[in-house]
Formats: sequence, structure tokens, C-alpha cells
Amino acid sequence: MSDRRILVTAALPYANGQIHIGHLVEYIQTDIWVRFQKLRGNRTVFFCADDTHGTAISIRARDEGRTEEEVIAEMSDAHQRDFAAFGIEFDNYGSTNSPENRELCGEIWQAIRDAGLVKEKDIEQLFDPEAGLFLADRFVRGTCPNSECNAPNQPGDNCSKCGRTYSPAELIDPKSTLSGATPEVRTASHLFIELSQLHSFLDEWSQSGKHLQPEVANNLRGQFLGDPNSEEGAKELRDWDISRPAPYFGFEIPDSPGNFWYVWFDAPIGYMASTKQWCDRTGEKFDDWWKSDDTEIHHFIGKDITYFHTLFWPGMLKTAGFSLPEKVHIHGFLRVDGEKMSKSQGTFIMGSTYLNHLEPDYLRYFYASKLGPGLGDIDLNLEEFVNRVNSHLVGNIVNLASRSAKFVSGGTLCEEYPDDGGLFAAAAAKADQIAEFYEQCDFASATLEILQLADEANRFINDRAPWKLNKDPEKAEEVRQICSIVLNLFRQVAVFLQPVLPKLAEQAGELLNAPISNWDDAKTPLTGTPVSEFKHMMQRITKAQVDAMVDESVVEEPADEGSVDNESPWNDGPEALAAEPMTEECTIDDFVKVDLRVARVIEAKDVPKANKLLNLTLSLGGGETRNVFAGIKEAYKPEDLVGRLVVCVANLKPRQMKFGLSEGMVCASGPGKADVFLLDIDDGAVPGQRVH
RNA sequence: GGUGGGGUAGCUCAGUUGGUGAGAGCGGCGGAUUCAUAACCCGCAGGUCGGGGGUUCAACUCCCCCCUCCACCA
Repeated sequence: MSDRRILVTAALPYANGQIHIGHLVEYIQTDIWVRFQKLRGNRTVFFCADDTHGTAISIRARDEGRTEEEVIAEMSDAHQRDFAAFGIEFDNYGSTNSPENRELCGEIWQAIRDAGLVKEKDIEQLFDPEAGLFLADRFVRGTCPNSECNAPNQPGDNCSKCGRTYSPAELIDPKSTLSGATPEVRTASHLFIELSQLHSFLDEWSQSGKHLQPEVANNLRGQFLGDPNSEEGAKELRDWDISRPAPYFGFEIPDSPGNFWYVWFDAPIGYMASTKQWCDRTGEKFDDWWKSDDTEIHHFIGKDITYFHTLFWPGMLKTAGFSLPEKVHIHGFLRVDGEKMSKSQGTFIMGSTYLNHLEPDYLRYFYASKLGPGLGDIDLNLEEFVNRVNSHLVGNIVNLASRSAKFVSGGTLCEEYPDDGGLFAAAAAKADQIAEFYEQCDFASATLEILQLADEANRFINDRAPWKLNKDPEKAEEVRQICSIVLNLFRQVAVFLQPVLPKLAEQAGELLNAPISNWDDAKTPLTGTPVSEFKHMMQRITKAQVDAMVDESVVEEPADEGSVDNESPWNDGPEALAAEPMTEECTIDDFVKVDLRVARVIEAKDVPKANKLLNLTLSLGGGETRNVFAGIKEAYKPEDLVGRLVVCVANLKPRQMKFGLSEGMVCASGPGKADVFLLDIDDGAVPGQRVH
């Protein structure tokens, strides 16, 4: 048994929203790894905190008529409640808006200053005069400045149509998505860290093969660092803009009044601040954890924030003289039934909603069984979820205890472990292999291996059939031996799964009156302890429960989360209007030029070569039809459209498209792609009627 | 558009440095059993390994092109 000292972090959840099942992939993954290390006897601590700073928090606070502090306090409580419910145990849960964090930010900042990495540059940024805020790129929309594109309604950093990147100040006719106001261009001085000075260090650290998954190292090399040994050579690392001018919710930079550290500067330092709080509470020495070669630091993050954790963060730590991460473990995203989580489809499921319907251990097990060492996305196929939980957990693992304990309840396990044909020893021999899977975050392989052990145990009891022997009183001792073996095999499985299913390990401990506290408990059979009465440890689940959870998630709107809405019952935001500002006034004469008609979709066909188009045949009644190509492919299936009524522009000049002649348009709202919403009309309308 | 990572049985995924007839779990089908939360046990599944071209005695595994999905682009 090793005596490693390990500090683990999971990414800091942002204090702007509730924990959902996508977040939980990471926290469950990390918690499993931490519990595994603790079970192995390694000194392991697990820290996290709420990420609280930045413009989004200010906007939320303003919308809700509260202070930022009130918003983040409430959200921190909600986050911690959800984590606890899912069995995720932190040694300390802090906040980036803490005195410890402010102090550490100052210390690291000073070191970066002293190293000569900071420089000052003027930059132009858009300011919303109505909201009184500088606008982050995603809060600005306008027309793409590329003269060959000029796509309307594009965000402030790059065009979704032509892909061009630009600064928000270059946008044509920009609008704030907060207020709809036209932003002003303001020049402000920002502070930058010259990351290029750390280029050779970052090459070495990131490409060493020790700290990052190979895909991640490749990505950093291809995208940011370049390869000094290649023909193209190293790439220039751009300066990192780490300050924001007031007003900004964050920490003011001590030697630069009126400027605040950008949220991504102080967020990772929150790992240290959380450690500091724990040290102050427990009497531990901070430097033993962040400035010691005897401590391994492991970060767990999602692939979206790779760049901050693998370039800036090591750079900051190196410059300020702290320990570098031993490893940054990066995971993919969660998909549900093969698609992105979707609020409209009810697959954007909050942790608290899940808990209304299902036990947390099911999700812990399911994620564990899907998580490998790579950073591909994992899929929560809801039908598979039900099957896997029922089959693996209830039908296979728990079933071992269920079918054997009753024969010996009230008695004790054999004083000497009986001959089991080498089953227990063979499983014990796999302990190191399983441990290695856990160590490498290959939980899918670990659970697969463990499940095979349970399979063998089930085969064993099948072959020995104690329920037959039990009918002959003279064979009572043989029955007891068989059940002692099966219960030991069950316990062994429970030990191996303890990091994933801590509750099951506890239940196994209670059943056999011997708590599971160490990985090595799987290596020695238990003898002579009393066997309690068997109680069901897990219930089977049904698709109906899952469906109910999805249904509840459909209704749940993000505006409701965590707060009581006592103003408008709808709480419609300004984003949609700001995204497409009102056009100029028109007259009734202008309007009647457009002939809108009710039409029935009588045929709908996919256009295989088109990304967005469906080919619709619309009936206006009496044999009058229109052939229309509609850009709704990602939002509607052809078979769902046939028969329904829509509203169309019936007198639009026909247009020759690549795939055929389009003789009109169907009316719909929404930004496009999957978010397209066809106009419906109340019952009673008939095709051919004009819309006035 | 650029960078990186994927596209393998109905579903979710494994497939080491190219080589006996391509695997697992779940579902499905057949059988056996009845101790167990209709659980467990035995047997069956024949998928152009995204498409095309190339290298090779031999490619899912190497090279090129294309299609497609995902993330990132400070």
C-alpha cells in the first residue's frame, strides 16, 4: 500500500445556474476517483468552490433586483445541497468571492508582475449605456463585418455563417442583447500577461506525456503552441487579457485601481483558496499541499475549459512558485439519447429534478460504466440506463446477497472459509488490475471486470443450488458453506465498487456486520461474523420513472431555477427582441402586399444533399398547391409534418434553388437550426384562408 | 475556415506495435430453472468495421481524398 498524498479538484461550477446531469459527469467521476484513492489508504483531499465573478452574475443580480452577494450565496447553498445528495463529498467547498481567494490572487499577481510578464494595452470594448456595463462578446449582436458575408444577427466574436473572427467593435449596427440599446465604443486600458515568455516551459510541460491525455497534448500543439521542431516552427502565444474595467463583479487589482481581475484569473486560484480554508480549519499547512513535491495535484475538468487549465494555469503556478499539476484529467460532455441536452425535449435535467424520481447511485453507476480515460462525449441513453441499472445492479450484483443471505440469516458465516474452487482468490488476484483501471480513470473497464466477478458468483450458486440442499436437514452445514462463499464474493464485489456505490458498501457491511473500510478488504474472506436479516438494497427502476423525470424537465424553465418569481409569471427575457431588432415602420398597404394563407402540408420529403431544407408540398385547397423548400430540416421530421396546417407566404415570387423551384415560404420563428418554430393556427381554420 | 478527436452488430461501446473465421454489455430469439426484486444459468445474433483510392503476402488497425458528428479557435 502506497502512502501518496493527493490533492484533487473538480472544476468550479458557475454561480449562475443549478447543477444539472451534465455537470454531474464530472463531479461523480472525480468523487469516484477520490473515494478510490481514500479506500486505497492514500492521503487524499478533494476541494471545490463556487465560481462567482464576472458579468453574467451582475446581470442576473440586476434582473432579480438583488445584490450579487445574495445571488451567489443562494446558489452556493443549492450547489452544495445537490452535491451532497449525489454522494459527492468535498473536504472543503469554498467560493472565489472569499478573502482567502483575494489574498492569494494578490500574491500570485505580484509574482507575475515581478517576473515582468504584465503589460498594459488600450483596447476598444463595447459599453451598454442603458445597462451600464461593458459587454462581453456574447452579449452583443450585429451584422457580420465581412463584406462578402454581412450576415445579420451575429455574436460579438465571430460569425456563425462565414466563420470570420472579429472584435465586437467591428460589428455593423451592433445591439446589446441585455437592453437592445446601441452600445458605445469605449477605449479602456487593460492588463495583459505575456504568455509567450513561458512558451518553452509550456512546450515542455504539456508535451512531456505525463500530465495530459495524448489527445489534449496534440490539440494544444496543433492549435496554440506549434511544434518548435517542425517546419512551421513554434506558434506565437497571444497575450492574455486578464483585467476588466469597472464596473465588474470581482476583485479590484491592488496596483491598478479601477481595474478588476478577469473571472478566469481568479477562478482557478479558487482551488487554492478552498485549500486554504480547509488548512485554517484543520491546522494543516498550506505549503505542504501547494508547494511540496510530496503532494500530487490532480485537476478534473471538462474539455471546454482545457485551454485555461493547461496553458494559463500551469503558467501562473510556475511563475508564482507553486506546485504544478501532476495531471489534468479531461472528460467529454454528456449527451442524452445521442443528442445535446435540450430544454425543450426535457433532457436538460437538473440534479434536483433527477432526485425527485431516482436514486443517485443509479446515475453514479451508469456514468462509471460509461467513463473511459479518453475525452469523448458519453451518452446517457435512457432506455439503456434503465436496462443497465436493473440488469447489472439489481439482477446481478445485489441478487447475490438476495439469493443467499436468507439461508444463513440469524446465523454466522463459517469460521473457516470453505473451499470455493479458487473463486475468491482469483477475484482477489484481480484487485491490482481493477485498481489500475480506477487509477487511470478507466471506470468502464473497472466496472466491466467487476461485473464478470459477479457473473461467476452467480454461476457458482446456480451450480451448487443451496435451495435444494436446504430441504435435507443433514446438509445444513453444506448450505451454510455455500452461502458463506457467495456472501463473501458479494462483499468482494461491494468493496471493488465502493468508490462508485458507497451506499452499497455500507449495506454490505451491515449485512455481514463488518464495515468495508479498505481496498484490501477484498483480499481476505470474512469469517465467523453474524449475518443480519436480508433487506433489499436497491429497487428496480422503470422507464415510466425516467419518463416522468423527463416530463418534469420539459416544464422547467431556466428562469425558475432556484428563485421564486413574484413578478411576471412568464419572465420573458429581452434576448429574442435584441437578437433581431424591430425593422422600420410599415403601412397597411405594405402589409397587404404579402398574401399569407393557411395551407396544409400534404407531402414532406427530405432533401438528402441539403443541410437545412425539407421539400414540402402545400395545399391551399381545391387542388391549388405550392412546392416549397423550407429551412426546417433540423427542427422537424418530414413524417411529423404531413397533414398539419401551416401559414405560408402564397404570393412570393418563385425562386430557383439548387434543388428545385421554391414557390413560397412557410412562416416560422426562432434563430434557426433546431430552434425553428412553425406557426400554428387554431382549430377551425381551413386551407386557402387568408391571414389578415 | 483552421486545430484536435470520433464514425465498429438494433442500442451503448471495447478493439494493444497490421496477421488464426471482428468482440462485450444491454435488447431480441430459443432452451433450462424456480433460491432470488419475472431475477439467475445455457445456447443463438452473422455486422460492406462511414465512403472511395493506395501501400502490403495480409488492414478495422498505415497513407491520401471525400462525407459526417463533437469540441476548441485565446
